[in-house]
Amino acid sequence: MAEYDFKAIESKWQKAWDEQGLYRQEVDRQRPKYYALTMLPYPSGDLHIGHWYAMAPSDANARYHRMRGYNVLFPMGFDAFGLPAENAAIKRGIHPRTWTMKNIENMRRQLRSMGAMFDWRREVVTCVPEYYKWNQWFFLQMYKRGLAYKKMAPVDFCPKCNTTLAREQVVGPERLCERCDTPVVKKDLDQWFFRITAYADELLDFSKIDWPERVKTMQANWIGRSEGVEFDFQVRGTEHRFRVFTTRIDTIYGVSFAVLAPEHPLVDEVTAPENRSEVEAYQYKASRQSEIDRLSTERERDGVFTGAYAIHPLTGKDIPIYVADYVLMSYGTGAIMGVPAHDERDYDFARRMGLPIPAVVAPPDWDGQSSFGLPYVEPGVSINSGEFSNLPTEEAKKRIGNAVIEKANGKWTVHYRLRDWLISRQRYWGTPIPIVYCERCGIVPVPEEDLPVILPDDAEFLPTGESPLKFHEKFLHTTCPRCGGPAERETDTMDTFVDSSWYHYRYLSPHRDDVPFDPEEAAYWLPVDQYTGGVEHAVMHLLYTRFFTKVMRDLGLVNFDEPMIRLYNQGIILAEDGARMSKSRGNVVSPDDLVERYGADAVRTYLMFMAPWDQGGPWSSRGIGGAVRFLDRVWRLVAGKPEGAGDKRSAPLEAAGLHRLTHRTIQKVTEDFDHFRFNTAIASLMEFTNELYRLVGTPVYGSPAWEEAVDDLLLMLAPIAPHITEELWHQRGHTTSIHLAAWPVPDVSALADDTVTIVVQINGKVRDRFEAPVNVTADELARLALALPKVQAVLDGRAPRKVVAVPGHIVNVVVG
RNA sequence: GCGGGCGUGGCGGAAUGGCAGACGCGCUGGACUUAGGAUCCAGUGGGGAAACCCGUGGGAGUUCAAAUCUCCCCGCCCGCACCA
Repeated sequence: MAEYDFKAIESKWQKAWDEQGLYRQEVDRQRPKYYALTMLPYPSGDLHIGHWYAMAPSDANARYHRMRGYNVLFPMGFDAFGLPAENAAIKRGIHPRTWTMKNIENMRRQLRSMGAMFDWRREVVTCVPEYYKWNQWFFLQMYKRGLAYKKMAPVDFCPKCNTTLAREQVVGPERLCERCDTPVVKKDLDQWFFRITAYADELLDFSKIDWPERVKTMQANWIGRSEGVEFDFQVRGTEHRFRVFTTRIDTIYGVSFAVLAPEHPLVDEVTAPENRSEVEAYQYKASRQSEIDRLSTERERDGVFTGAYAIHPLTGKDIPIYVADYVLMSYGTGAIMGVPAHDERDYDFARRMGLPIPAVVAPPDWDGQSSFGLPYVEPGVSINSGEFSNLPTEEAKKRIGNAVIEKANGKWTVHYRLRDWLISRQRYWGTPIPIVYCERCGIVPVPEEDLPVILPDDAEFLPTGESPLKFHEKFLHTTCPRCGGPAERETDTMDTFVDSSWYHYRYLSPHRDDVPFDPEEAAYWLPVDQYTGGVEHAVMHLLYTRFFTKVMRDLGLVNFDEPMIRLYNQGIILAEDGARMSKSRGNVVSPDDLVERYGADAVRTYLMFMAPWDQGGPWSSRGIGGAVRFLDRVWRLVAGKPEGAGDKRSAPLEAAGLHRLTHRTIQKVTEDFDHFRFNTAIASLMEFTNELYRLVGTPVYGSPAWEEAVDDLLLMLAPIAPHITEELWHQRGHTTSIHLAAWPVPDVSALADDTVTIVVQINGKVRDRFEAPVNVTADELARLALALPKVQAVLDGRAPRKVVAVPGHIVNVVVG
């Protein structure tokens, strides 16, 4: 018997599969389709073990579905635009294209070494004109429909990346850049946006997708829908009004102050002369605040009085107007009504400023006299609210809301935290935004027939913090497509999240230059059945791609609402020391080395065995030895005659017993594959292998039951370890690929044994067990259990207080 | 603070309310070997000579029976964080 030479086997079969075109994926209307998609990598240069953890189990799932009779599409590509390439260019003088393409070449090689069933003919590289042309085309379609627009706005800017960012790309209360962790700053800039807010309500509807609760919750929180009332406050003694938004209009009788955000335009207008210097000092302090680190979460809620008063719309009372930075100009109307008794923040502020705190909502079971804790923010019953007193909160909202609407120019409105998607990037290595600025015609979109607007190669990369396109005369200066006069091109490029919002459509026909994707292919393959990837994309990529699909639907390109039906988030592989892997820590595990040392099949097997897929965990350089040994045992079991093997503690199985075990294993492994429980699937296959070892040298060895068992073992292992199983499959005389074979189906009639072990408990503790025929009734089981010597000894002549018998499982005798 | 997840041997992890610790790593002893970081056999939660007792973060509860269900507490991880 030859040794298990994984190197020879893996390279042999990778080459053979390639030559046979085994993984070519074509439309076949005779078979049901299954579009399996895993997030495409950024070509950083090296495939990380984390990429393997994302892709190898995805590949096993794709292979499993293929064996189950589905026509599977499982493509791969590269998310190739982005900053690292440009930074490499600035630092080392390599052109971003050269750097990126070289990295892609290396990563393609690394990906091939995994032995995945990617159809490389469908590969997508997002930085080539044949791809980004369609980014530009989508931009133009959106522009036509008012979904892409330009506006001057205070936007987030990362000083290290030298570019603006979308709101989603600013992380945490510290407001750090998602890429580089640098604190972002606000800048007023004229920028391009996609009107994702137009789809806010639809994006909140998750009824058509089977996604993890966590992701849906994160998206829902991000969208942040809240319903309430907007109305005007009149400023006493002036014509000025300011508008506020509240979700608790039922508490309006509890207003004891109003607050304007420091940036609110009315602050200057209403501030009394004697308060001016204090207010301006506060505004200055607040404007610095965003630049100073805002680390202290428990900041005091402070503010200053403007000297002006608003008129309460229902009571007509004077309401002092304050300026305070806990009110944000960027949310709602930038002004609020202060109800300290029923809002935590207003409460803190009122306490600090010495303002009254009148209660206008009481707990539902309030007795009318005793005090209750303030602030009271739960629903309850309105009190001290004039004609609206004694109403439950919901009812009070409706009645008071309508009254305010009438008296104070109000309306019911919905506010969202979701902002429009800022797509302008002041960087070179991205898709040029297809817009020109004409002196006469203003903003003019590039005509579709002129696409793509090519990103020029001969740009100069200088660490100036400005886009090289700004200084590229030939790119910059152009003629207006409308009037033919002199014009300048837009020099901003698109956010790379635009690329990844629709790449899974481009896989269908990556080289078509007349349409973004082939409608015939689309009709068959779409939508994606199973998407897998990291949860870090929950509110960026995964929100953007849903938005894109809804736009594409409205453009008539597709006839469904959601891009991916099911989503699964794999866990994260940590370094051996339990920390995150990073080059600086020097704890990175290199898949190339592992493949060299143990083979791709062993790496795949171990990654799927080490933990539940959604959990991840620390890599173990020892643990992989277990996977290596397992494959080696399978090899010796099938390829040769293993000697003297097997646990001798009990009698080995008869043929019928082996047949039963085979089919029980098939049933268990099939169930596990259906739920991505690769770790327990592999454990079952290990147990099965161990049992087969025990049968070596017995009459069952070589019998039909044995041959069936070995074939089924290989079939079930094939999606996990595709090379070794293919080799052994052929050694066993099969002439076609194991990956074209059908997944074994459990023979239900073979699953049941004649007898079953019944556990006997006394007072809930296991004391004995016995074999009983499977169909014995509960009464009979109880009788059999009571007759056992151990049970008799404990009972010692007494009658049991109770006997619980569960057929097929257990008998519990309760005594004493 | 709010929302979600998780706490099981020395380690990774298994367990439709029904035998806790499957499977693997590691470890101990043995066989075979010139050799073993190969392979095979036996053992391996803790205590105890044994019968048996104790054990799934801690405490209470429901149940004939709880890692699993309920409540309270502790710890860790992730997300959001002045969103009116």
